[in-house]
Amino acid sequence: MGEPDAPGGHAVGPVGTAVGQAVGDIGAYIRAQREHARVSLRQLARTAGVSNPYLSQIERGLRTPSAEILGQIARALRISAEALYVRAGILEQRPAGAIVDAVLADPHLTEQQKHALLEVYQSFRRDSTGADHPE
Amino acid sequence: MGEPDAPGGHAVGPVGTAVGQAVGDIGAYIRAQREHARVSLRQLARTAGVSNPYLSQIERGLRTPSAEILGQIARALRISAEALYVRAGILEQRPAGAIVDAVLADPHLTEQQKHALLEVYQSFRRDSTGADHPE
DNA sequence: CGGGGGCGCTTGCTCCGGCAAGCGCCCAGC
DNA sequence: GCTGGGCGCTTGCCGGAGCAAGCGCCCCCG
Repeated sequence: MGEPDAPGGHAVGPVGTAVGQAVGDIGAYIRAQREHARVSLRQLARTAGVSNPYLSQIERGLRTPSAEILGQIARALRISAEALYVRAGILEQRPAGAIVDAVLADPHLTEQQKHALLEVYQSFRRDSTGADHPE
Repeated sequence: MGEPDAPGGHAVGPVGTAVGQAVGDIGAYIRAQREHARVSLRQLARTAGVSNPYLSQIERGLRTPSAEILGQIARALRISAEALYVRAGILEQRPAGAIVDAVLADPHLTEQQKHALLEVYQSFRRDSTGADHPE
């Protein structure tokens, strides 16, 4: 796999000891979250529905878990799957927009409709810069 | 691991029998998007960086592509990766009012702008048949 | 007419994600 | 002491994701 863009790279996690942003660190990040939650490896493996040796290998960076596994781990850890996906490099980090996020992820809209909606939204934001900040 | 149906809980799908053949569904969706973009299978495979036989199998539901492959396909099709992930069941569908909530909560928009945005959104949803794509 | 280049699909292979079994370690209770 | 049950880790295997090679088809151009 190549370079994950590693955009800007703010510290996404609530855990202060969060390490760098390399993909291999997804394991370290998971381990940090697990320890922060005071849960044993076997216990997390059980609630996440993965085998304990596999989770061990994931945490030490010996295996690259699939998105499905990441989702199960995220749920067991009570953290958002998006956060893990971003760390795994399969989702771009977009700090800018709750609205943008929601629109893009909505399966009810066609791609053209999404773009149209965001176009309108952006134009609103563009000329209403003083809306909340009176000069 | 069974149903990606998970924590959202409800049967969210606008697509008839939503749960179940997530694989075939996403394949059909990709093929629909590709044909809508008037691109040949080999051509999309080339720009997406996957082999053409593999893309063929994905579209016919014979293979389950990884998130990384899905991301490459999304990029090549110029659609959002989130949409594909949601369809693939690795990202949860947002609750129905996610867009509405996000718009209403945005401090950068005036009330009129919010109303206008939601108007457009509702009109899109009104006549959209979901993933349909005439033409 | 031949042949070169597009299309989509089938086949067979490699490689690795993911698991079951089992290791050594430590601590509580009989 | 020894057993039972927790911990994290190593090993060996299996299924499937993903690709290279090659098939038959159609169209275009010399």
